[in-house]
Amino acid sequence: MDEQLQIDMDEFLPLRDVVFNTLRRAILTGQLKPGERLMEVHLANKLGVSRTPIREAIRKLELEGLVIMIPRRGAEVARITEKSLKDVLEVRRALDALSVELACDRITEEDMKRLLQACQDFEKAAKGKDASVIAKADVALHDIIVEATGNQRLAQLVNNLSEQMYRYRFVYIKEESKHDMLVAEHREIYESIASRDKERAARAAKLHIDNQEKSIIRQIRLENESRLNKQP
Amino acid sequence: MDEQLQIDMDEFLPLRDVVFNTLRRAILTGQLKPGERLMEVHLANKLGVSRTPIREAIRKLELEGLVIMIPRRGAEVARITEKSLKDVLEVRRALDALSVELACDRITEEDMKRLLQACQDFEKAAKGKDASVIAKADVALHDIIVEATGNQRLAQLVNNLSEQMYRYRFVYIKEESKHDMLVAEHREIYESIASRDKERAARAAKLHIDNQEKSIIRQIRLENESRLNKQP
DNA sequence: TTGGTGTATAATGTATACAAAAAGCAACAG
DNA sequence: CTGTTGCTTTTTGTATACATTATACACCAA
Repeated sequence: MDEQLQIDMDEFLPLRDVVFNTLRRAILTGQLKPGERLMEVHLANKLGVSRTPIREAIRKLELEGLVIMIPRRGAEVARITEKSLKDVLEVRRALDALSVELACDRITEEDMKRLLQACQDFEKAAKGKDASVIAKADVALHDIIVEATGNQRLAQLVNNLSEQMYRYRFVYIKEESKHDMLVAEHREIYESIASRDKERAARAAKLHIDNQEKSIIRQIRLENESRLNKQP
Repeated sequence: MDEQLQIDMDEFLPLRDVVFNTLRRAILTGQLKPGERLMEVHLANKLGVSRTPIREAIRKLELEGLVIMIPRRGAEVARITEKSLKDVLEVRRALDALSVELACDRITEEDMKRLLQACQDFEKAAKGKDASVIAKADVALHDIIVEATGNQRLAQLVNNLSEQMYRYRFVYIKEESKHDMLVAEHREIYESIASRDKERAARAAKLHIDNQEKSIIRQIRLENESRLNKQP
């Protein structure tokens, strides 16, 4: 944890929630690395609060699976294995398919227009080089779809699962050779929702995940290899 | 909260986890009713611990969606609406289908035997009248399937979603006229996994959920009506 | 009677104090 | 030189104290 954890005082929330969001973002962006210990007094000093809000935030991170508790030793950032990521993606594949299927049934004309706009925004972003702009456009597009399902629980779960892979988002976004493919995949999803073709939409959503999975798994293997080479 | 919350000291866990399990069970069994406030000092006295473990347990229940937090007012047991239950079931439908599909691919011969046994146990239980025995047999059967997927994340999510409906489990189990149908549905699921027929298994799992949904929604409407009649 | 205001009370939000256990380290014995 | 024992330090687990805010109830005025 070299960089400073910066607390976001903008929001007017109980400290535990501020701490929760802060730690969560730090973990998801890789600022707090897998295996790193979360020591309460240390974090408390760093964030300028007492141990109580820190502990309550850790309890929530624990249930989310972002940290694991070792009894009488404290919390550490959950290690991501290839298996755990495959598990997450397997579930996401099903839920993303469900999302587009439901969207076919329930999306409003208004949201359909927003989806088209988001698609075009993504194409524009993909032509540029700024990965974070592309990532934002990607999130915006997918958000419209899950919200169009009208199922809040589904939206919450999909968002949560997506965030588990936040650290690897840039992996497939940075492969510029794949940009055309991403654009095409999004367009296919849009087209199939527009034509209310559930089966085609589900196929497209699954393919989209499968391709991301390939990029991410490749990246993880690379990281593991270099890690193994460093400490044999 | 008329009955006594009884703490389970069997397990050797941090108090927060003991409290978490205790409160969780109380909510899921309906001992703590929707809308009921969870007051920290009260619970602390009741369970003979301080407020700290109570608060940490509530943070986890909050993330699970079993309680909702009202700022500066505290926690209350989440109210279940027809919409929220439909949302949960919609997701479960997809995840249960995924579970049986994965089970088709991955279940071992050993687990297949256990599944057959669980099926037979359920049939035996269904002949009796003890709802809690039937419920246990039902859970055991489904547990074997989700564990056979080898996907821990999926297992965790399915369990969590199932528990959201724990309070209504007895609704469809108590309808004795439906017992034969439940047995037949389980058998169909077993058969399709045995023949590794993913499509058929998915259909069977979805039908199983759909039928439960009907019973539960009917029950909720009944409860709502009687509630509305009482306080007009 | 009704509406509003003020105070008292009770609950949460946060901080801190204390206890117990684990980890690291040093010293000593073999 | 190595292994073990015991002490010290650090960290978690739990309890409690203090601050702040919301709620309820009573009282007063219109």
